[in-house]
Amino acid sequence: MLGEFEYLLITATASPGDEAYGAAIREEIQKNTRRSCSIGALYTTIDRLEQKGLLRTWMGAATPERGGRSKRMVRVTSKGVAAAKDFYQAVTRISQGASWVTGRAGEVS
Amino acid sequence: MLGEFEYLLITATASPGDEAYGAAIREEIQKNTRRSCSIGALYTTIDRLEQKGLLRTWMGAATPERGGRSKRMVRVTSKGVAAAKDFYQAVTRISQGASWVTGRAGEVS
DNA sequence: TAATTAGTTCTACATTGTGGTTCTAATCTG
DNA sequence: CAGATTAGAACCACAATGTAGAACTAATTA
Repeated sequence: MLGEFEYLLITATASPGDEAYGAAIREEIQKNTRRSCSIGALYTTIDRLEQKGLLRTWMGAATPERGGRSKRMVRVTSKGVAAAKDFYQAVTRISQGASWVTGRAGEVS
Repeated sequence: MLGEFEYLLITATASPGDEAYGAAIREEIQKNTRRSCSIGALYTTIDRLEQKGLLRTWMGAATPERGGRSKRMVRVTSKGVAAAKDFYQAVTRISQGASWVTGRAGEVS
C-alpha cells in the first residue's frame, strides 16, 4: 500500500496543467497543501516510486535561464494510477460511517 | 500526520457496535478490509497511538471462558478523533480533481 | 496436573517520511 | 574570461510507520 506522502506526490504529478518535473512538483505540493516539502522528501520519494514502477522519469533539456539546469521530468505510469486509486478507495472504504465523515458523532443507525 | 494503518486502526476502534479491545479490533480490521492484520502490527500500533495520546487503553476483567485472559480495552481520545479527521480531510483534499476520483482520465476543464 | 486456549507482550526488521548539504552546469557581471 | 549567482538535482542520514511472528500468561477443561 502506498504511503500518504507517496499518494500526495503521485497526485501532484498526475495533476494536469503543468509540466511535471522535480522542482515544479514540489511547488505544486506546497501550494496545494500549505505544508512544506523538503527537497530530500521529494527526490527520495520519486526515486522509490520509480523503483516500484509507479513513476517514470527522464532528463529533459536544460532551459535557457540563469542557472537553468536540465530538469528531471516525471510521469505517472498506469501502474501508478492504479496504486493511487487503490489507496484512495481504501481510505474511502475504511471511512464509511466514521463520525468525522458523517458528522454524527458515532451513532449506530 | 497519521499513517494509513494508524488511521485504519483508529477507525476500527471508533466504530460503534462492539467492545473495542485488542483481539476484537483485529477481527474488525480483517473483516472490513479483507487484508490480514498481524498481531504485531496491531499491538505495536496501539502502543504508539497511546504514546501519542490518540488512544487510551486499560485492562478489563478476565472473561469466564476457556483461556479467557483479561482484555486490553481501547478507546479513541478526542485528540485521536481530531487526528483521524485531519488525515481524512487531507486525503480528500489532495484527491480533488484526480482522475481516479472524477473518472475522467485527467481532463482539465 | 497436564492439555488447551483467548489474549497479550515483546523483539526484530522492512518500508516510508523528512530534512538538509552538496554537487552541477548554465547565465550574468565586471 | 574569472568569479558570482542561480535553477535544479543527487546524495546522505535519521526518524516514524508498517508488519511478522515467537514467547508468555492465566484461565478452563479433561
